[in-house]
Amino acid sequence: MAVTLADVARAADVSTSTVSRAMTQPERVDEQTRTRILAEVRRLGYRPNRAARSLITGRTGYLGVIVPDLTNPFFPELVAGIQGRAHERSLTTLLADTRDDPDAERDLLTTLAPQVDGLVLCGSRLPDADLVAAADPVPAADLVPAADLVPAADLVPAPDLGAVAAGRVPLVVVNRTVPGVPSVAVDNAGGAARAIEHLRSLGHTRIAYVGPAEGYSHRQRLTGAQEAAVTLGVQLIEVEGASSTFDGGQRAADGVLFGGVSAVLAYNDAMAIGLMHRLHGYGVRIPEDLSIVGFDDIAIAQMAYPPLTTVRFPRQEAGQQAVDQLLRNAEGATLGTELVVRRSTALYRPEEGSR
Amino acid sequence: MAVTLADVARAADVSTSTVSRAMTQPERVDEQTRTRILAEVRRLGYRPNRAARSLITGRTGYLGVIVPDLTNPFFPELVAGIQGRAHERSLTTLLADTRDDPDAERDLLTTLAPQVDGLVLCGSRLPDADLVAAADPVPAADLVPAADLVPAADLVPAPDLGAVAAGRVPLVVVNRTVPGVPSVAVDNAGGAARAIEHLRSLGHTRIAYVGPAEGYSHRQRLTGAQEAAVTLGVQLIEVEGASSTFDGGQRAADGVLFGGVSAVLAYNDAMAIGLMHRLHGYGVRIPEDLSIVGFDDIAIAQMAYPPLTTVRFPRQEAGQQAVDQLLRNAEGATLGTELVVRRSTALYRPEEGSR
DNA sequence: TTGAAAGCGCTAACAG
DNA sequence: CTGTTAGCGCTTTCAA
Repeated sequence: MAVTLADVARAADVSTSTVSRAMTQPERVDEQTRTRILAEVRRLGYRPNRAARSLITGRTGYLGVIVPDLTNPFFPELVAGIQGRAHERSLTTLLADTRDDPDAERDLLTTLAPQVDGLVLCGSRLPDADLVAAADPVPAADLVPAADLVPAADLVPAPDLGAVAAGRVPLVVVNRTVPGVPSVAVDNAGGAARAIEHLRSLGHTRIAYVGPAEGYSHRQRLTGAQEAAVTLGVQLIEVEGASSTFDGGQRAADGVLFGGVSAVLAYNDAMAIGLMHRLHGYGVRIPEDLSIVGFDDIAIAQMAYPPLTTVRFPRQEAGQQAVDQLLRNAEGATLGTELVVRRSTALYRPEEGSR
Repeated sequence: MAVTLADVARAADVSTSTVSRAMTQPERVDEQTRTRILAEVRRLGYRPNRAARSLITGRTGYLGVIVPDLTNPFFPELVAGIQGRAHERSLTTLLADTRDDPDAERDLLTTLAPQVDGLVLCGSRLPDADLVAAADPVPAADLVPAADLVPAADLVPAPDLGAVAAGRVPLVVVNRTVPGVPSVAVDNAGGAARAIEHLRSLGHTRIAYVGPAEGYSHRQRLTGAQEAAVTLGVQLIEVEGASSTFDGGQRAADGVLFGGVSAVLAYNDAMAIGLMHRLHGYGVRIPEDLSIVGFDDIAIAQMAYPPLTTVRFPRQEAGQQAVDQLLRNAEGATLGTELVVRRSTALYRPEEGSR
């Protein structure tokens, strides 16, 4: 069997309570005693039993993360940000994938909630009401300071993410706003606006926005693009591509050509690349004949041919923010986006107007 | 507080043991009693407390998964396979990312081991000895049958993955062979051989293999390519690209051109695409001037321009196999690979020999 | 500053 | 088939 508190207590010739205190509240134990205990802990290779600890503290040390589809390259980087920060805070991440199924998401939400101290929801497909119902409305509590005295992460108790009402859990949603639920917001509208401005600067005055039929960030990006278009005197043509994927982008190609535009802003990089792909097949040269801008800056963007100009979505930072918010370490500021110019947009062409 | 076993027992007017049995060993409870109990379970929304259950059974219901880098598109699909199967088996997956750091991997191995019932190691960077030391050498136990009687996954206890000696855990490694440790093998050599055969069929007789400096599957793929080359009378030129990434592939471009070959087999798709990218820049036309074959068939392969011919690595299946093996549901067969022909290889050209 | 005792929620003998 | 009893390993009063 594994080494238990009792084993350490026996070896250090103290009671189990003292060992327990030495681990979790070092300042409440005489320094000499503590040193002796920690020496034994190390010698015996003692690791606290999480289950036993949870049973009594009510905390698990786990942070749940729910994503719609891990194979969508947008999410792994977000997860990396979450995982990194969680690890720093002695939390172990529990990752679940809903396969884009809202029912599965609802299921996971209720399954995971009791097993974790906090939950990060990425790209949730659930209606606001479900999220509000799941979120703990009474978050509180301080962050437990990183205990430098004890080496292994597991020896440190997990930070207190707040009291949890039955079936509810501290929750944070990423890239979405739900009244009453903490969230990490990202400036989608601003990013889209900057993309339109960029295209306008290059001389484009008739631009297509290729997006999916619906979706939270789609609406934000579209709105941002529309407002910029109005301000700059650009004609914005909406083209719908069914799904926000490579495939969806491919299917939008005909609509784009029909629209008679000289440039395109796509809802995301996947659509942009699908579009480029199909247009290649049509003999359209990019960026000579048509400029394309994507959104997100997933890894593929720079590997595309030609490399894709895009708006960087700060995924890693968003993940970190999410954890910080759960730990009440950060206010819910809006993260900025940034235009990354690559070769999929043409050089400056003086007012040629629409074609 | 949450609903406990005692609450259900009180409501159904039975003892807690009976409720416990109704959940975990339905056949040992009178059908009427059981029905009544399950009705109360549902009515009250009872969910077993995992920590309490773990404490006594010694099982956690968690399956650990360790990957080197989740942002590498190779892994998410593998994880999806694992997660899917694990979920079917009432196991919750605990995913950890080592960031390609062997020390972090060793750390995670020891941190995770006591919290999980089994561990899947993907693309491990650790020496055999570490893996053997961590693996439980005395695996056993039957699979708990999927209990159809109880709806929610969490109500079913996790399957027994075998007795665990101190600090050891049932372990399976994916795409690697370690003596004494269960593993999921994939036919890397065969895939590489088939790629060479394909290129030979198209008329290529001088072919480059572009790989990283080292690595388990690299060696297997290289060996497979070499053997096929000898058999078919093909000259195989090895070109080293430093790392097995897009970048590594780019850096190998000069070497490939210098080698005077008419075709290339890359260690993986990322390198293949990096190589294509750089060659595009050099004005080399693909596949007219040079045919390229990748390996793995990550999603980007078909989005590349031109779409990349590649060898499909059955990631999803490998993930499922891994879980099946942990559950002693499957023998360690070798999974096959498969050539996927796309436009990055040229049409048949009669023996033009090397250039 | 330390120890004794209680108990978190559950399962597993063991009787009945 | 069901209830009683004990205790998993830990933290936390409460006293000393």
